[in-house]
Amino acid sequence: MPVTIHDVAKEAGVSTSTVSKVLNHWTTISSDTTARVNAAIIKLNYTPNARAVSFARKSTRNIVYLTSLGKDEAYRNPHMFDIMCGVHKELTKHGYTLTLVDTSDEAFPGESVHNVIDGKYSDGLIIHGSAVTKDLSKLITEQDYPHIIIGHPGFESNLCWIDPNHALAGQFAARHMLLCEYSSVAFIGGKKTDYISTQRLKGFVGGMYDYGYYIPASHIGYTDSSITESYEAAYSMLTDRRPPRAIVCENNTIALGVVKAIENLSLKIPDEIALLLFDVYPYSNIIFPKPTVIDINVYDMGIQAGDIMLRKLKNPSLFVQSYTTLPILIQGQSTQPLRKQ
Amino acid sequence: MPVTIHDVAKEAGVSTSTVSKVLNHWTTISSDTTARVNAAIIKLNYTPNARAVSFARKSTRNIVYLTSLGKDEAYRNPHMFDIMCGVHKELTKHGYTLTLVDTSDEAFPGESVHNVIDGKYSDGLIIHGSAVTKDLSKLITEQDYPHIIIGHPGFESNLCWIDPNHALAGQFAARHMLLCEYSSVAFIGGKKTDYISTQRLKGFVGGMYDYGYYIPASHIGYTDSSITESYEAAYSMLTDRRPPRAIVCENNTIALGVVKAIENLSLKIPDEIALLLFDVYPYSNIIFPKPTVIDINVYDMGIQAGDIMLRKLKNPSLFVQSYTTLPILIQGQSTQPLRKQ
DNA sequence: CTGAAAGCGCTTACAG
DNA sequence: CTGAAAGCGCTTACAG
Repeated sequence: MPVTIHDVAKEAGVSTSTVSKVLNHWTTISSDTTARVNAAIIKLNYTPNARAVSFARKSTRNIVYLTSLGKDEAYRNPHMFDIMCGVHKELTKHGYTLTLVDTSDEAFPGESVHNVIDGKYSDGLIIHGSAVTKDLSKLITEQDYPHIIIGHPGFESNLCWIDPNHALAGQFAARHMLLCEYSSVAFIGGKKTDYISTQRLKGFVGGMYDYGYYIPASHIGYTDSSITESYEAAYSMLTDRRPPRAIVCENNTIALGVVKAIENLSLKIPDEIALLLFDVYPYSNIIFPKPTVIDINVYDMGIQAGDIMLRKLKNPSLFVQSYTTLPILIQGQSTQPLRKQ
Repeated sequence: MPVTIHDVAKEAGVSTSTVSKVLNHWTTISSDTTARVNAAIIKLNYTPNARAVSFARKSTRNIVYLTSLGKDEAYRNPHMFDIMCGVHKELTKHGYTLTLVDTSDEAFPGESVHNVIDGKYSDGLIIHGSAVTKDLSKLITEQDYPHIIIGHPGFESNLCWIDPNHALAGQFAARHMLLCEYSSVAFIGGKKTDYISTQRLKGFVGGMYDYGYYIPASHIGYTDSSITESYEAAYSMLTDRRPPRAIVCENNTIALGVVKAIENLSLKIPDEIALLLFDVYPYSNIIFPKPTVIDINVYDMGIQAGDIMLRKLKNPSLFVQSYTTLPILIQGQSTQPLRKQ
C-alpha cells in the first residue's frame, strides 16, 4: 500500500493538516513540529500523490504544449522540438509538468483545445505558431485562458506571443559584413512571399543602408530555396562584371547551392568571396571552410516562453506581444577574421 | 462557474451516479435515461474534470516519456522525437495523455523517476534507451512498474524493450544489391565499436553469404563517420585494381564522403558505380541522383511502443523483449531499376 | 435499471 | 502554533 499523508501524520503524532502545512512550507509551524514531520516523511519515504494534490488545490501545475506531432515532423521542423525542450526546462525548474497535445490529425483542432481547457487538464497552454488558427484564437480569447504563442500568428489578434527578431538578425548580418570591411555584399534569399526571408532581407538592406551602403537589385536574389536555383543565382552574380565581395545566404539549403557555384568557379573562401549564413541547422556543419553563421537560440526562446507562462499564472493580466529572441553570431572561417574583438 | 456532474444530474433529473454510468458507457442504463443524460450534457456543454476523474479512478490515463531533453537534442537526435510523436499518436487514440520528463540535467536520474512513480503522475513509463541506467533499471524492476524501453539497454536485464532490427536491415541491403545483379559490393561503415554499424555490416555480409557471395576484407571500410575518412575509404576502393561495382554506405555522412569520391573520379551513378544508403535523414535528400535508401520507420516503432504499453496496462504480466521494427526500402536512382517488381 | 453513500488523498478556511 | 471538518468532482461497491 502506498504511504499517504495519514501515515505520516500518525508517525509524527500530528494531524494531517499539520503535515500538509509542513509540505507546503507554511510559516506558522514550529520548527520542532516541522522537524518531526520531516523525519516521518523521510522514514516512510513518503511522496505526495500528485493527482490528489492537484485535485484538492484546483491547479494542475501542468502546462499543455500544443503543436503538430505528425510523422516526420521531427525532421521537418526540429526547431519546434528544441523550443519544446526549452519550455520543458523552465517549467520543470518550477515544479510544473509538460503534456503534449497534437493538432495534426483532427478535423477541428479546437476540439482538443476545448477538452484541455474544460477538462482542466492544465493551467495554461503554450502553442506553436504554426498550430494557431482563427477558431483557436477565438476560443482562447473568449475563455481568457492563460496562453503563449511561439512565433506570431499570421493575423492580428489579442493573443500573447513571442517571436525571434528576424529583421534584427538581418541587421546583425550587415553589421558583421561591414566590420569585415566588405561593402559589396549580395543577399540570396527564399521567395518574396516567405516571411522569415523577407524580414531578414529587410533588416540586412536596412542595416547596410544605415552605414551608407546601398544594395543594388542585382545583388539581391530570390529563389525557391532549392540548391539548383541558389546555385544559378550565385553563379550569375559571381560571373557578372561587378561581382559581390561577399554573399549572405538566407538559409542552409541556399548556402549549399552558393558553395557549389563558388567551387565550380574555383574561388577561394574567404579570400576571393566571403560567405555568411543564417542558421546552424541542418547543413552548416558540412560546409567547408566552417562558415560564419547567424543563429537564433530557439531553446532560449522556449525558456522565455515558459517563464512568461509562469508569470502569467501569477499575474493573469500580463500581456506580451514581442520580438524577444536575439540572434547570435558564430564566427567561422568563411569571412575575414576581425582586426580585433 | 464550470459545470459539474451535479448540474448535469439536476438537468436530466437523475442522480450523479447515473450520469457517471452514462459517461462510462455502463450497459445497465436504459436507453431512455441515456438519451436524457446525453441531452443534458450537450445542453450544458459539459466536460468531465479530468483531474477529478483520474483521482477517483486511481488511474491517470497518462504516460510519462522519459528521455534527454537538453538544448540541441532535437538536432542531434531527431529520431527520438519522431518516436515520441508515434507514441503520442497511439496513446491519444486511446484517451491517454503523454507527459515529458527530462533526464539530461540531474545528478541522479532515478530521482525524477522515483517522483513519477511514487507521486502517481502516470500509469506507465516509456523510456528512450539512451536514458536507461542500471540504477533506473533496478528501480523500475523492483517496483514492478509498467514500462517499455525504446532501443535495448546496453546490458542484460528483465526490462521490457523493443528495438529496430539493424541486422535485418543489413540483410535487406544485400538482397537488394543481388536483385540489381551487383555481386561485387563494398560496405563503408562507422567504427568497429559502433553498435548499429556493426549490426548492419553483420546482416549485410551474412545476407550476401547466404546467396553465395563472399565480401573480401578490402571491400569493408571502417571510418569515424566523417566525410573526410569516408571519402578516403571510397577513393582507395574505387582506384583499386578490382574496384567494387556498388557501395553500401552505413549512414548519411559517410554517403556524402563517398559521393564526393565518386564525383572526383568522374564516375557515373548508377551506371559505373551504384550506391545504397542507410537512413533518409539528414542528408539523403541533397544527394544526386536520388539515392536508394533503406530506412527504419521509427515513428511506427513509437506507435508499437504505445500499443505495447496499453496492452501491459491491461495485462501486467505481458513481457516483451524484441526486435520489432522492420526496415523499408526506398528505391531511388542510385541503383539499377529492377527488371520487374 | 437507479440512487444514496462512502471514498479517492489531499488543501484550506475556520476555530481554538 | 495546531487540529477538526468540509470540500475538491468524480467512481463504484452496495442496496433496492
